[in-house]
Amino acid sequence: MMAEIPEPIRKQCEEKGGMGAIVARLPGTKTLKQRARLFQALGDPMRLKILLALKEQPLCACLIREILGISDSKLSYHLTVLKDAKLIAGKKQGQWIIYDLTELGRSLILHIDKC
Amino acid sequence: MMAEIPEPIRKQCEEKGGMGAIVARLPGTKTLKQRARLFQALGDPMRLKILLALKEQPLCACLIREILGISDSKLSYHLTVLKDAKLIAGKKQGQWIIYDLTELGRSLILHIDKC
DNA sequence: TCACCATTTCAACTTTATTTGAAACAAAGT
DNA sequence: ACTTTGTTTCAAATAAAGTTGAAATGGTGA
Repeated sequence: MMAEIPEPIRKQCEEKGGMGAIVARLPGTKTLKQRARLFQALGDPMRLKILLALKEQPLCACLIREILGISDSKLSYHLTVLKDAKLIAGKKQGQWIIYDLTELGRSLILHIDKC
Repeated sequence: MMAEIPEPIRKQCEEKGGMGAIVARLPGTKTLKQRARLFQALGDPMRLKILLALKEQPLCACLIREILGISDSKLSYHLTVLKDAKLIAGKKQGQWIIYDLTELGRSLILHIDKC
């Protein structure tokens, strides 16, 4: 019978304190879920397009809708996802709500352009 | 009757060549979909955990399964998503397939830790 | 008060992603 | 040939995300 795992991997693993130590270094469930949620928010073409448009300048919902060419309710849904992920924030100005990238949103969207 | 969009936004928009110019600067559907798919692949706690584990060292599927405590077929599914997104790659070594981050995977996973 | 405007909410629906367990594969050893 | 081992594939089931159009909200001005 052979060893259950390849020798070089096992060795490298032990140098790092064993598998237990590697597992211990990984973030907990809560952190992982939180980060996954952030990437999930980025994982939609329309939402990326919204973020890229906002990179150019702050925009009211009505203009974003024009740019994307989608329905009000659809836009609202995607804006909510982005708001919940704290990638954008809106503030009321007169009769409109002007959306803009948050710090987080801006720093992520700048990285994206590099890929 | 009032203007359809807020004045300061309209003005800023025109300085950039108008809405048409902003729209023209946005990536096409294909690019957006492609990038969205990448983030979607990152948008799952288990897959993030796999990537973080691989950041420590290359691992065979069996060890990743141990670390995550999930079934073979479930692991295989998530590995496929990550492979398709070109975040990881596996190569056969003896009777095992050893997975490791790709360049893309590594550079993204390093950014993640900064957020 | 009434109508209007920009935006959000809702419930029903469609689509896509994830999970499950069983079966299939391919390589290696007996 | 027969098993075992590590991994993948499949189809069926479940769950989650996204879409739709109609109705609701909340603010503004007539």
